Amino acid sequence: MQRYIALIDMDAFFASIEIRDNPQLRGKPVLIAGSHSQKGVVTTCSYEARKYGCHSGMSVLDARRLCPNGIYISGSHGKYVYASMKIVEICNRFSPVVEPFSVDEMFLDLSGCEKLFGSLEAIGEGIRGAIRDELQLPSSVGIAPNKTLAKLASRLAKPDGLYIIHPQDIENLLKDLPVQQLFGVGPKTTEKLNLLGIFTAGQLAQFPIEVLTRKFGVMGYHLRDLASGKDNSEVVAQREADKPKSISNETTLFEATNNRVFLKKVLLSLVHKVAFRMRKHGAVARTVRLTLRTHGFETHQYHQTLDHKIFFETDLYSEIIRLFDKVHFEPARLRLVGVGVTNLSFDEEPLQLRIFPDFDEKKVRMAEAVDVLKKRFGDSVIRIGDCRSGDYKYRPVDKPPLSFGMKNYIAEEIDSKKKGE
DNA sequence: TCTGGGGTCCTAGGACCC
DNA sequence: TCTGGGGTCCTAGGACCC
Repeated sequence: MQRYIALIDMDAFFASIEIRDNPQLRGKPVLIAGSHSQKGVVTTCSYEARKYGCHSGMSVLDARRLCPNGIYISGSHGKYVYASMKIVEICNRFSPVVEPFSVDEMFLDLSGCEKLFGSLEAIGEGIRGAIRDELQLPSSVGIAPNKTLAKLASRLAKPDGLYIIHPQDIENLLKDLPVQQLFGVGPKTTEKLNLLGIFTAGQLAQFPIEVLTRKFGVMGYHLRDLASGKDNSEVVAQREADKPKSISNETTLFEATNNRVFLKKVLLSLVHKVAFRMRKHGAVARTVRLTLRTHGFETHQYHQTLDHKIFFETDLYSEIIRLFDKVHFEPARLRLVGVGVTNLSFDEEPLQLRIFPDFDEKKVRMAEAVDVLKKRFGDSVIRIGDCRSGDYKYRPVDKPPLSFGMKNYIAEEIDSKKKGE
């Protein structure tokens, strides 16, 4: 049976949502930029904004130069995630195997679904119609024999269209396709291929494989398959796909600095974010990672794999600081710091980790309480307080949200949790 | 025009063990 | 005692994607 895979790709996703919710924006150049500061970048532009040469990834500064009359919006991430979940729900009506590839892209394995819905066209337009009717959002759908071709098809479908690639179309379609349009071929690889005289997928597919492997190693085979339209990778259903391989948070500083005291404070806030997200996933980590980027834009990562698993901010912070203190960057000012964890494993009940030798009942209670507070009052409500002695204590940030003492409040939260509330 | 923040996968070299 | 090869784990960096 011929396998078919669909890629649902939302058109200017974040911008389309903002336009939907504020019709006055329709027909205007709308740009979503996470931060409006000097260092912010554009995450999404409406098609009107693209006419001015704006594109995602561009700095806000440049975008403003090209499109001074554009409407710049910070956007609200929660709204986009909610819409994304609704799209997954719609996709699930058409196929049992749906893989959310990013917030605005979903792969569907359509094998066997064709009979159910009549034709591939019926499925593609069915999904697009449901997204349009129920969410008032435009989307493009690419359908092809595998994931990479589905990706290509969705690009050809844009904007607001459907494109289907059948096996007999593949060769013709790839023949004159510029190599940089292949999924996974970026600027560096394009440059190397061009130097070999390869400019199209057709040329790449015909190129002697010995030369490709000599130049690119194992990637040589991958490149040839890519250019020949071969791809056996499976659509992975949501449940497996949403277990992350790593969790990290990083931040670009307002001003590059080598003030270690300040940098440690920033690292602490990043540690909090990472630890909170780890618990949300029920993840424990064996490897911690510190990322530093210098003023000159050199990025360095420092890893430490531990002989035990960590999931508390206190433990994560000690390891990060241990790495940080080992690094000598005195002459170099830093523009970015980041904290990450990898080597993750997942536990059904992350906070019931009594199997671990260093299990500490008090820490577990503390972590539970902190999560309760964060869910209720937001991420920045509470932080680790004094870290110098190694005896960590939580301390509310700014003033406590309630009139009575934080200690009592935490105790009360734990009690109510125990009662099963 | 000096370049965000979240990820994934791959590679090369070193340490270590058998 | 010296040497070699294979396997595995870890670290650092690179390329790419949204």
